[in-house]
Amino acid sequence: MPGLDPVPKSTLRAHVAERLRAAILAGDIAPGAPLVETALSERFDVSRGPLREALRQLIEEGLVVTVPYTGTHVAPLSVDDVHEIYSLRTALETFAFEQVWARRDDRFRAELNRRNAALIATIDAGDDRASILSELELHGLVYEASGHRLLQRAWHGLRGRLQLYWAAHHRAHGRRGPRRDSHDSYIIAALGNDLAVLRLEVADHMRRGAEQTEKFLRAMPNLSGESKRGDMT
Amino acid sequence: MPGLDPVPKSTLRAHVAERLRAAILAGDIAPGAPLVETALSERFDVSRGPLREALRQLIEEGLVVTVPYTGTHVAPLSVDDVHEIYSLRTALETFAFEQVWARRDDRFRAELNRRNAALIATIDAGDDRASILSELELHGLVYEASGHRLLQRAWHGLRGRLQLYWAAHHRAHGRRGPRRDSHDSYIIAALGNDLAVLRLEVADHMRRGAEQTEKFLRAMPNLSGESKRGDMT
DNA sequence: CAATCGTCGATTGTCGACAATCTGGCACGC
DNA sequence: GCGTGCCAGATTGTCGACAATCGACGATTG
Repeated sequence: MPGLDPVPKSTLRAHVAERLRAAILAGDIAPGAPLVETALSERFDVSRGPLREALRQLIEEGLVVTVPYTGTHVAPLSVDDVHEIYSLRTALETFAFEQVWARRDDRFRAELNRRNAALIATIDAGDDRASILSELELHGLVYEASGHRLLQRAWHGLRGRLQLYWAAHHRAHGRRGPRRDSHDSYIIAALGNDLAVLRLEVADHMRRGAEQTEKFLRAMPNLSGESKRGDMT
Repeated sequence: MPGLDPVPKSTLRAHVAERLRAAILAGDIAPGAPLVETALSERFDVSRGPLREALRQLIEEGLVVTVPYTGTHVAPLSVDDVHEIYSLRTALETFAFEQVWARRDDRFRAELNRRNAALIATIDAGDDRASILSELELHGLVYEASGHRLLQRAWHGLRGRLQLYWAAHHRAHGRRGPRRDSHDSYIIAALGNDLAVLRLEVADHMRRGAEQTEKFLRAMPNLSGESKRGDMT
């Protein structure tokens, strides 16, 4: 009997964290908006105990910020963050590709093509929301295939923030624009044999992504949604 | 007026997390040992609420593992982990050096020399415990000087595990061995102007560190095995 | 004697109430 | 008018008690 984790063990903390994260990433709660524990506990019909633990988890994921005895807010958007996200992601994803390379796992290529096809399908269908998830799954595969657990942890630490910005971009501008070509070349490089070329492809892919997101962010009126009071960084 | 964090705001959760982390890293609680909430809450004289939140934080830091309704333990040691830690650290620290390079912050070099001197002093003095902290501070400076907050977060996610293994090594073998030379060359490369050389230096430094730690780990009788009593009374 | 099932202790999960702290506004004195 | 101190509301921090779940031990039965 091969090792399997069949049981969907359930804790309120996990459920609340999941739903709250989904709400934030979907934009139902805007970046910078306050998160009041009592209100949330009533909204989710749980006590503040599990709710607070769920908040702690989202804090560690970088989706929520808090100040002791003062308040908790959804993480605000910032132009500097975008640059940091994409630059660090370049380093991580390049490293991930190198790891995959070293393992020479062929199942990786088939699954990569599968997810890339799924991504292109959602893009062609104009389903921007789904294409965001598809793109995250496509890139996530590289980290999964690396077999590097700590690397995957680091990626998870970035993914939330990245999704936060993509979602905001989606809400502000609708479609994020045509990205078929960039992904096609990405795949070609991954399937090729030249690691140096792949490195350049990754860097170029990230550079364009960062430029696009930064441009959109700068065009936004009030970035971090600081309506009333000074910042909380 | 430069930004400063004046008030050392105190919460029980923060205190407990700090002390518990220190206890784990110092080896007062062995890797794999159980962490019972009721016992810890009595030990620290706090209720289980703040204690649980502190545990959540240590879980996110990778120092503690837990399974719902069953139990919580100090993270066990594993040979695979060492390889992952050092390989990911190579990627992160190389990236950090490149960031520092791009900023051309000269204060960095002075402080780098200062901390390197401090490290060598502790090594020469034979104070192994202090040299571990000194080495972490030396490498930590690279991340600080990068001015890259997300990179620092990623580093913090690695640092705990790394310190855990170094501390175990220290307890098992006493001195970790002479490392003056490696750090001298590290500094020389950092102060030089050839980034390519620096990259190789970083990779070499990490390779040797990983080899040393892995060797020591393999020599250990029972890696993550539970010592009979995770005694903490 | 082996396998199965129920029970029990241990541990974590959850809850509601109370205390500590911060923010903002207002009255007061200069 | 301006600064100061204080008060009230809101929000988070903390606590103790109760419920849910798990793992192991032992009784039971074939």
